[in-house]
Amino acid sequence: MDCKKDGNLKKCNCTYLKLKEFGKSGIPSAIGTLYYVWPVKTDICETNLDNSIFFLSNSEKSFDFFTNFLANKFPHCPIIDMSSPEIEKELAGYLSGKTRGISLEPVYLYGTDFEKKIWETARKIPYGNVVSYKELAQKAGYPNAFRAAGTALGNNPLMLVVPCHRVIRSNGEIGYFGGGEEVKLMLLDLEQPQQQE
DNA sequence: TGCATGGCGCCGG
DNA sequence: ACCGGCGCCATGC
Repeated sequence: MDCKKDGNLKKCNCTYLKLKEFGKSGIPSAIGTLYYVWPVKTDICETNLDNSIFFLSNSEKSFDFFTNFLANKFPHCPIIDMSSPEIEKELAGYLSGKTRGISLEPVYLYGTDFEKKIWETARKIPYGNVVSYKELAQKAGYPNAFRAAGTALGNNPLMLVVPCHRVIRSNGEIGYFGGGEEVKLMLLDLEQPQQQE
């Protein structure tokens, strides 16, 4: 439980979270089934986990990887099938274009300091805007680590919540996207409803 | 420890 | 506009 005592948990920042139960679920959407994991129950802890989310992806493969990670690192925490109306409402609002963004608080259960810095910096990109991988790295304080920044985005456990789809290449090319290039284009288009010729 | 691997960027041809 | 090549840097094995 105490991350600092276990070398295998060095990538875990959960020391202050007293988790009791994870909820996992998946809902169909325009960009494929969206799988998510969230905190169902926690002990009294220093952090308010209301409106929090641990994982979100349209990739079943990465979902399996994440739940396996949880089962290994949090053996005392049952992972139950339970949906979150709050989370699904946020996702529906965003994907329908009714809300400009998603009001869910990311909780990173793994990730290096560099990755978290990149993810948090990406999260500040306003709805409808795009930046290059280079600009993202600069904003995060690593002006020359634009390539590593791309790799870090590839490890983003919270699609949409951490809007890595708003990061494109300096030359204007769309760049890679773990959730699928067509999905990246779809999301960028969703955020530009007012554009017309 | 060292080396290969990436969601990249930039310069030449 | 389209490459190949090289540099860049955090990670993983």
